[in-house]
Amino acid sequence: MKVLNKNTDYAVRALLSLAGSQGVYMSAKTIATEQDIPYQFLRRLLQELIRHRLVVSREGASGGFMLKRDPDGIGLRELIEIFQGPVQVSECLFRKKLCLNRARCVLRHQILRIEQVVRDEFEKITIGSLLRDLADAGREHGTFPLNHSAPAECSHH
Amino acid sequence: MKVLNKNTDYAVRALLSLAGSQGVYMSAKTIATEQDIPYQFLRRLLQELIRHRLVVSREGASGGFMLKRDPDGIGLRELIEIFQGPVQVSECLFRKKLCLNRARCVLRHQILRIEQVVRDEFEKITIGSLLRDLADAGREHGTFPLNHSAPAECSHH
DNA sequence: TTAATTGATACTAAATCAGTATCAGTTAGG
DNA sequence: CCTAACTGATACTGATTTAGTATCAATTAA
Ligand code: FES
Ligand code: FES
Repeated sequence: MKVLNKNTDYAVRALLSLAGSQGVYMSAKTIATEQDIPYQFLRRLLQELIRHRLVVSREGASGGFMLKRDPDGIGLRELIEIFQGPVQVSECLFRKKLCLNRARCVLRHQILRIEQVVRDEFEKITIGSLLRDLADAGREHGTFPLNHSAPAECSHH
Repeated sequence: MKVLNKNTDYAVRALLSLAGSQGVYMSAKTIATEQDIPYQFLRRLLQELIRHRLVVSREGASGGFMLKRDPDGIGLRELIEIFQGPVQVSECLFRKKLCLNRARCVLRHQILRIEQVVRDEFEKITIGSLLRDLADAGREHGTFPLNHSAPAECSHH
């Protein structure tokens, strides 16, 4: 069960780049290089973020993208909902044969409760909090946050 | 973001049928009819459940399947892990360019923490608890649990 | 004028999901 | 001992989703 797909994954990283250099327009190319995201893929994501008013853009030469909202107000939940649809445990676990009354269904209540817990947890992780964590980690290691020459690849979990 | 796929969905319902008639062997055909699950699909799921020692089977005429473990010990988490792989938020949200030190990675800690919360929540929902909920709902409405002639379809969320 | 950039789509390959089909082996019951 | 009702195992199919690519038009700074 993988929770985050590439869309959300890349969107988070792109937003971290944008949040890391607020006030200036950053081109898709720069972000793609910085975060190692496929360029055309990223461009589609950025359009989606514009549609949802998280970022603004400027066209033409030396144009680019800029974060519009407060990084602390952008939670992982919102991003998941934009790129993967609403957090939903199951369409309906117990249809016809089992479910006796939708309105009073105990099972449905359990499912809805767990959906709420999951949503709340994702809500807590914001672009702002991630950025601060990165900065802390960077200070600890004597490097700048979003440093381009970072050590060894991480492949794990 | 849909959390449960058809495998898990059907497996839960099949296990509810088995838990509802413990001590006797129940054929795949009976379960399929009772829970409205595609027959051949269900047979594959049951084989998987046997491999994981949740149920046992008897071959031949009047053979079938029987629950082997305590329904209260079978959590949604275990079923998700059997049919959808380990609960995992993201392969790795912040590779090379961003992640400075895997072992001390703050971001990784956040991700691991949320994974734990999700796992715990699913752990709490067991076949036993669901069965009791169904029984309660049934009593409230004056029908038996797992009653075959249940009212209207439920399609929602 | 032109090179760099965004806006908007259309396209593709691979993986996953949901479901079907087939055949061999086992067993209860007549 | 036959046979119908089962499980065991596996191969196949079509639809959808995922991840990534390609293209072309419009905009703008230099
Ligand atoms: S599970 Fe959907 S109404 Fe009961
Ligand atoms: S996110 Fe994987 S090591 Fe930092």
